[in-house]
Amino acid sequence: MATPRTDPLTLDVIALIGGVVARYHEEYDRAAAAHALTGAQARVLGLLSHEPMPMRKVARTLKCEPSNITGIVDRLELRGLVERRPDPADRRVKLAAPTEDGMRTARQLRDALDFAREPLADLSEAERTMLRDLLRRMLGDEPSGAADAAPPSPGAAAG
Amino acid sequence: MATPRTDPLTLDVIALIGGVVARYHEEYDRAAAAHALTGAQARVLGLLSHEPMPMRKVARTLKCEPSNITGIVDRLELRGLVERRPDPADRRVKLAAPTEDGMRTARQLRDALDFAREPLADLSEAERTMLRDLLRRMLGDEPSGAADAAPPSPGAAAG
DNA sequence: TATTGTTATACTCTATAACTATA
DNA sequence: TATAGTTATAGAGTATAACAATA
Repeated sequence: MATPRTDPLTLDVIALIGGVVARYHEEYDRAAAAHALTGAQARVLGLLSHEPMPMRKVARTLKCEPSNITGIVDRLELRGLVERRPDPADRRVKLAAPTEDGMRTARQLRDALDFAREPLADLSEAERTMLRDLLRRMLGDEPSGAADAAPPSPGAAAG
Repeated sequence: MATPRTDPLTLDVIALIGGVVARYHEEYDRAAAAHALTGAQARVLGLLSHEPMPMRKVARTLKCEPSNITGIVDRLELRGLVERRPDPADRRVKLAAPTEDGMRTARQLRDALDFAREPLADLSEAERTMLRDLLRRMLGDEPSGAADAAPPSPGAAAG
């Protein structure tokens, strides 16, 4: 909390992580823009491409209010990338699912999105293993699967 | 470009980097919200706390249109965190500079912001050095200083 | 003529609150 | 009564285009 005086090495690493975050967003936004999608839209589409899910769950996963998802899915639906299906088990629920076109777009997004692939190619397998283990420890051994949920919502904290 | 089939280890690392990006934003937004600032406002304030600069340069650094900066600085100015000063050398230019209160806030933000400090504390010095060097190579030995510029603008790519 | 900052406009994202249809 | 999704509303960020002041 109070800044216990951090050593230069740690500050270096922190600055580098800032660089990684910046690079991640550049690539992500570039990929989304190439399909005329906003970041939020690309995020939702990518999430649904793994597995169709109720609107509510999309909101929970992306850590935003359910009302936002309505609009984002509306726009994706207008583009023909996503559709709303009834849930046979609960008539209140609408399952958001990518169309074929949406799946194709999601795949292209994902390909363009693993921005780290090329830089990582410069590292040996031993180095990549080290990097993986160090990152794991840094994140506290969180379970994987954060790949899509990654770029959360910055524009938040309004009002 | 075309997805040359990436090995599982690299995919692991990519997923972990996604986790890092997510964590970075969580911390950043939490810190900003604690001061009732949006991400964009915190970003501009942090940038100016290093060095006052023309509105134009803020936009260039944050990679957004100059017209956006007008509004963000407006809101920061209303809060008394930033002020606009004339540039003696060029009367067209307005230098955005943090007030004392703004500097104090920026400092608190920065302290709360190096989110990686605590997780990194679990790593030995040798491990931190390795991590630093690996990240440097990943980023292509970019110059440092990306700490503040880091979380760029996701909400972009609109209209 | 070019540049700086601003204004006007329109779109997206965000949260909050109220509404509906189900459960 | 509680839950899922929607609608309405308002604030913030973003880009584009046009403008005044200055270079």
